[in-house]
Amino acid sequence: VALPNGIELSERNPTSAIKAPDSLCNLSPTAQKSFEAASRVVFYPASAILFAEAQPPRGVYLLRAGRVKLAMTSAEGKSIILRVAGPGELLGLGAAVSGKAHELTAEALEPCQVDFLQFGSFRRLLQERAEFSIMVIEQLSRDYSSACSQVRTLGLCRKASEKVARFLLIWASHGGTAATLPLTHEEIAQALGLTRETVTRTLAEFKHKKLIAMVGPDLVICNKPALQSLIAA
Amino acid sequence: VALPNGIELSERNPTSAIKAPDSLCNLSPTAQKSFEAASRVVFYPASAILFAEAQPPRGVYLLRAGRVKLAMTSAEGKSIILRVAGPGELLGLGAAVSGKAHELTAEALEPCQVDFLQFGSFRRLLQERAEFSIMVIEQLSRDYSSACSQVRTLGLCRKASEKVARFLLIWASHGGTAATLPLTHEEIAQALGLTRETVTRTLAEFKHKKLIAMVGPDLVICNKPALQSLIAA
DNA sequence: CGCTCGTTTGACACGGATCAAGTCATGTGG
DNA sequence: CCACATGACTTGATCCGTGTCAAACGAGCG
Repeated sequence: VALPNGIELSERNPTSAIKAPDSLCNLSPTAQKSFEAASRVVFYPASAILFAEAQPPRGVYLLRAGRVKLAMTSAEGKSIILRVAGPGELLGLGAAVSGKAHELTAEALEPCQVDFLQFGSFRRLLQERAEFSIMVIEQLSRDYSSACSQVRTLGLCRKASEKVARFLLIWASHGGTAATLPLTHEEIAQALGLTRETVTRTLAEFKHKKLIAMVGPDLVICNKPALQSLIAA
Repeated sequence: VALPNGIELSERNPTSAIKAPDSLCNLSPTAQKSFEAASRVVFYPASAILFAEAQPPRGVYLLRAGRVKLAMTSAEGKSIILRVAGPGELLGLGAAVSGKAHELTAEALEPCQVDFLQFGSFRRLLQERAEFSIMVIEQLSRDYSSACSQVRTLGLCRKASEKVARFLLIWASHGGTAATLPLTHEEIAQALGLTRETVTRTLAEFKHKKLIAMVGPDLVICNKPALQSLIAA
């Protein structure tokens, strides 16, 4: 198993519990081939660091299985989560394109399978295969879009209830009205620029108002219109 | 003069007070040619809207002269400034790539000269000229980077003084230690998610502590290390 | 001159951060 | 099997920072 990062890394059987790669990069078969020829398969255990803030770029990471948390940390140790990436996403593009240090840290939330593409190979693919650069453009566009969404949450939602409501609605839009939250209150707080206690309090308030409910480990949205009206205020 | 937007638009002599285009897009001469062949020159007066939030994309805008404010607005009318773009930048990429509505509004801060490239021509150039897609990738990367910077300011700087200090340092890094602020307190407040009054108070506090000073219309940074230490806290 | 716009300053209330307990579930070692 | 540790969640009390409202100042300009 390759070690692009020097981080702890479990040798792991590809036939393990990790679900099959989604093969999301919609490239032509020939382009897929040249990508796979240039990349290496890497496995990361949960909470491993794919790349870290302020680190120079080593390459890009095509996530095949597992979910990865993208966050940035301040000097005082406080951190803010930008988003969590899923299978099919290309990670570390910003640094690989600009050549500057990573602006954020990528941490595996679960065991992950990754196709790692070294910096040099990345630049070469970018030059040679126009198809590949289109794929990069689309991923960068998604990254930019989600960063804008974060700015909107952080800058435009003044009260904590607005932020939490917006977070729930965005999360639900990815997976129906009910979604099992794989994030702790602590992590939600980090995504919203709040404290753990405030998240707990706000969720309790929503439960009391029958806007949401807990069904076992899952959180279900009972009154989506009411949540939406909270954001508009 | 073309009207890509239906917005008010002053007929204006190219030899007017607008300074010459920086011609920043570092493309090969042949690629420049094909870009210019496909685009149209447009002039916007100050405070004109190039494109607006929630509008479907009409194309992309290569800024040749002038500065443009990129902001998003909430339902209650509050708005937050993402950044202000200068000559050489390609605007409206996010929407043009994804095909979805614009996530932000672009407003001319000064009279602007723009090369407007229609949506169809943009997609065609993207397919045909690999060089052009590299240019798009680099611009998207810059956009993403500045959005990340905003997230850091909004999410990681808790106190108003940290946000203002960070804003001043970022602004200064673009243009030396002294910079004539072309933004009102109101606009700074919008960029930082604060109120106009808080910005005034914080700047007054900085002046009192001799961290900054006003020299005519310009703001100069007297004690950069002290400002930096404010951010780390 | 009187208008407008940006800035400045003060008083006050409110929201969320912070600190501090205490609950509940899970897991670990004796 | 029980005692204990751990991690996430819950809840309450208090405090500080900003938002909000209000009033006034200064500069530019018709």
